[in-house]
Amino acid sequence: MTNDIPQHRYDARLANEIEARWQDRWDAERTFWAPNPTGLLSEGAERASGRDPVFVLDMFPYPSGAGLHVGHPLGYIGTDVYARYQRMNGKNVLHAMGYDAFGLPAEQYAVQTGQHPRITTEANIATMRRQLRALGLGHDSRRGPATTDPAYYRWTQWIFLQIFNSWYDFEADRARPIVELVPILAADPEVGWEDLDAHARRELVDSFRLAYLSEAPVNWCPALGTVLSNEEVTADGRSERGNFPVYRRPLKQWMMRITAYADRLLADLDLLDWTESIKLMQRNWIGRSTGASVDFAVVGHDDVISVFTTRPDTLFGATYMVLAPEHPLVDVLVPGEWPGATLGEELSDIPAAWKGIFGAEVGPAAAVRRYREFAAGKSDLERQSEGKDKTGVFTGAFAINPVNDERIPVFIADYVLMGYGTGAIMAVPAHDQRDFEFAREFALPITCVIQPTDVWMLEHRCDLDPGEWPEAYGGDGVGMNSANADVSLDGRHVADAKVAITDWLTTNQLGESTINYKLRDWLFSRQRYWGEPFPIVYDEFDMPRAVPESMLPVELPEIIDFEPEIVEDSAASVPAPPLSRAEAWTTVDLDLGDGEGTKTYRRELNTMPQWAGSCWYYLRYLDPTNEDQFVSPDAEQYWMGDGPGGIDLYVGGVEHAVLHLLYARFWHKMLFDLGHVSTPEPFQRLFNQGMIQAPAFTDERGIYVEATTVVERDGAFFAGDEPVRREFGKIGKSLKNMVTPDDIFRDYGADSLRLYEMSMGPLDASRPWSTRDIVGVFRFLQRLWRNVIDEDTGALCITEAPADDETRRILHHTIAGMREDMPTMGFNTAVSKLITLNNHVTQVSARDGGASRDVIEPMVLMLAPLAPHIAEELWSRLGHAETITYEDFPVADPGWLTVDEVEYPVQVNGKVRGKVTVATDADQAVVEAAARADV
RNA sequence: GCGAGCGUGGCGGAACGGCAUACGCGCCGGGUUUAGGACCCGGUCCUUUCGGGGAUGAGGGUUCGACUCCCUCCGCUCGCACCA
Repeated sequence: MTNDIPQHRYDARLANEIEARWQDRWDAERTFWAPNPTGLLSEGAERASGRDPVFVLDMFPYPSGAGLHVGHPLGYIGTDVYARYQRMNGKNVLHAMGYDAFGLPAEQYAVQTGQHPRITTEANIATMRRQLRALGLGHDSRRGPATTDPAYYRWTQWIFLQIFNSWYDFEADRARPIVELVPILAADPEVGWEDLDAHARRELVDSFRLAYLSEAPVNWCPALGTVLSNEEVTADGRSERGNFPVYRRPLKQWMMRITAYADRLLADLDLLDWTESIKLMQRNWIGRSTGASVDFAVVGHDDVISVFTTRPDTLFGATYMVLAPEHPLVDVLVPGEWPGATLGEELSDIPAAWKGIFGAEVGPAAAVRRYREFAAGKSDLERQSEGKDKTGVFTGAFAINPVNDERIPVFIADYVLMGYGTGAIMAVPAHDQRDFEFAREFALPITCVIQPTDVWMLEHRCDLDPGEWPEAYGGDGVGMNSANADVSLDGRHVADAKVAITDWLTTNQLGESTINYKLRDWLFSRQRYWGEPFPIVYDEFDMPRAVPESMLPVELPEIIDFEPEIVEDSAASVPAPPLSRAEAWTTVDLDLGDGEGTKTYRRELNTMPQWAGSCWYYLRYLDPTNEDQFVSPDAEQYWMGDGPGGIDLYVGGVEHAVLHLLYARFWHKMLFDLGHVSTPEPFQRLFNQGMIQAPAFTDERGIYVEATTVVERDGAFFAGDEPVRREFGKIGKSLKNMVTPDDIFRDYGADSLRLYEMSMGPLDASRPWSTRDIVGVFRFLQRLWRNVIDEDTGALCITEAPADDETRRILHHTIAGMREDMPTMGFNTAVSKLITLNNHVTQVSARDGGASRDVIEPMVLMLAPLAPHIAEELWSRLGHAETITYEDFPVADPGWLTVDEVEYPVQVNGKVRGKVTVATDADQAVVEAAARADV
């Protein structure tokens, strides 16, 4: 059988054999253990001295039961290539992988099977570890905690207690321990500390904590049986997970005071090497805007309506006010009857439309109630289709515009949101498009107070009468109709007028300059089983008390039924945490060490959201086995303590642009304020890898058919004989287009998969998966193998003679190019450069009967970060005993980068008209000749 | 609606303002082979009277020279979306 595949060809079988062998050897030799300077993980520290620390981090995965598909490891391979490259440049590289293992899917699976989530979670982690190991990822296996490990969440709870026991000192602009607050409160005469009893004092102190209980309206999702953070609710009021209705209702829940950090979270983005688009998403989410608060007195009431506006300069043009339907003042303001004839002349007849959309024959209380029901009951679909159509109802109340004492009606309308600003606005229809539309709908007066530009009036074919305008004028201009006895904005430009009116408001105690944020405090509790228990108990006054650090972790109790209480789908339903079923656990006898001795306390039954564990996992990687501290200062400073952000490279999906990345920055800053970490930011350089999409196929009914059954014939696609339509989408079970790494390992080996994923395009771009294309990089590895190893005998087939000059030139250009591409994650072009070099070497080898060791060895070294197994194997067969991992990456010799001869394209009027080849040292002569030439 | 990004062969994609289409897939031809290809060699943007000419979404501009910089438009993707 001489025609069989040669015995020593690099095929899938050989690749698999090589890969398994080297993975075992890396484990046995602890190749990727990164030594800490001191402590439990300091083995090998002397070897690492003189090596700079580099911390490379992936966004750690949720251990799903489905295992990996080929889209998952894209970023992991990228970081591994980068990490291996850094090792070959003399760095001490920390690269590890943990698991974000709390969360809904494990819990739901447990519900279905009756198996404890811990069992399924551990099984899933084992599967993922196997798959990641098979990719040849060089992780330090000691440093991969799961957030569900009690030894891990003990410290999550510890960090929670740090937050609970802190307050924000706005003067110092940082968090401080709560014990430092008491003397400050006691010294403040306005507080009246001496007059407060112990209970009142504790209530006051609790109100300052960075983690606090609040009964504010929260996002309640009955279908999921839990409350959700703002970040987990979509714009149309549904749950991000499952797309179920979400209701705003007041519930007593844990909050984190992230708003205290809004400015720093915003400002410190400037310190980071992140893409502008991600920074922008965070800026938009924080939503800082400057303006003024203005207080409007209400006719016949002591209450004032406080509003936030970015346009205080238009205050004279405020002709009505609007409260959000849920605004607490509404109930107070609504009179028993419509004001009717008691109104001023121009308002003596209330237009029927003001009394609500359900007919005029009801009083204001009923009209308001009906409108509130209408607004609350709007489905997302209705909201979408209504678009910007303005609805609302008159409350029957009037406010006084403080600048001109005009009486203006107060409406409620759902275009004003309770969640932003004060939940109330002054409406300036002439200069705000939404107010303009509402005023038109309800026949409200429109007063122009900023003179539009001539161009604008020309374009809109109108003059200064806003009654004729097609839309509001929102641009710059000078003030008009804006003067009272005290202050005049007439003739002043917008910016100038803002300052003038804000000063006037401040002087008269009617308002002040204000900064407002879209960012809300972070709702931090969930009604779930599979999450971190809070280290909190409640005393006989129902007040929260911290569980002492010495009693951590507060472990999850065993229960049989994990199912969240799925309650009736309505806003009125109440959440019921699953932990309430652990009856023996819900109360506990404790001595909190506060001198009160052992008492019975009631436990907090909510659990933390999944984000909690991911807020600080990178810190635990640094010192995962430390039982005394969440991380030792030595380890923290060694790996993180350089630059404003500690982590040298953080790679993950763009879907975490706000949620995880904002929460983690927030926690890191608190830990920084409290002296537990040494950098103000965690992630110095952020890189978002793209998403791999795969073809999916639908039949005529639009149903997905298993992608593996589809064949291509003449450019069309068929499942059996039935024609199907191709689209590209997220890889997974739902589109029936799953491609697993295991399939690719079997057919090509891990090195080919790595190389393919790195070569298919820029790492930050999304691109379609194409299994067919893998053969390209596979052939490259085969050719490269063949340039070193005789396929028939398995012997080395290189020569010891020096390489020719042209080969050297190409080699050194390749080295220089690789050294540009690797640090910038330009792996696709790095691979193409290696292929180009190898193609040349293949030709030379055929011509000369073997390629020179001079070029083969650097080529294998350059391949090592990308395809480490085959590189190790060839390196070893080339006669090296040690792993290639810590060999030096080749350095280009500048002497070979300059060329002796250069081909000049000769252009005439920008068109290439010919080429000439001249000696490089004639360069100057060419330039001079060109200068002399009369073109 | 607002904001950001992107448009290059049949496909994935290369290209400091200086030879457009590197590298790979696919396809075509040839070799080796009983055969097969995950082997080897060569070819593969359009057009051509074989001298050339034309192509980077469309149109304009800057420049000796534009895929690259500027303007307008078209298309796609992503984010936010009544944020006062």
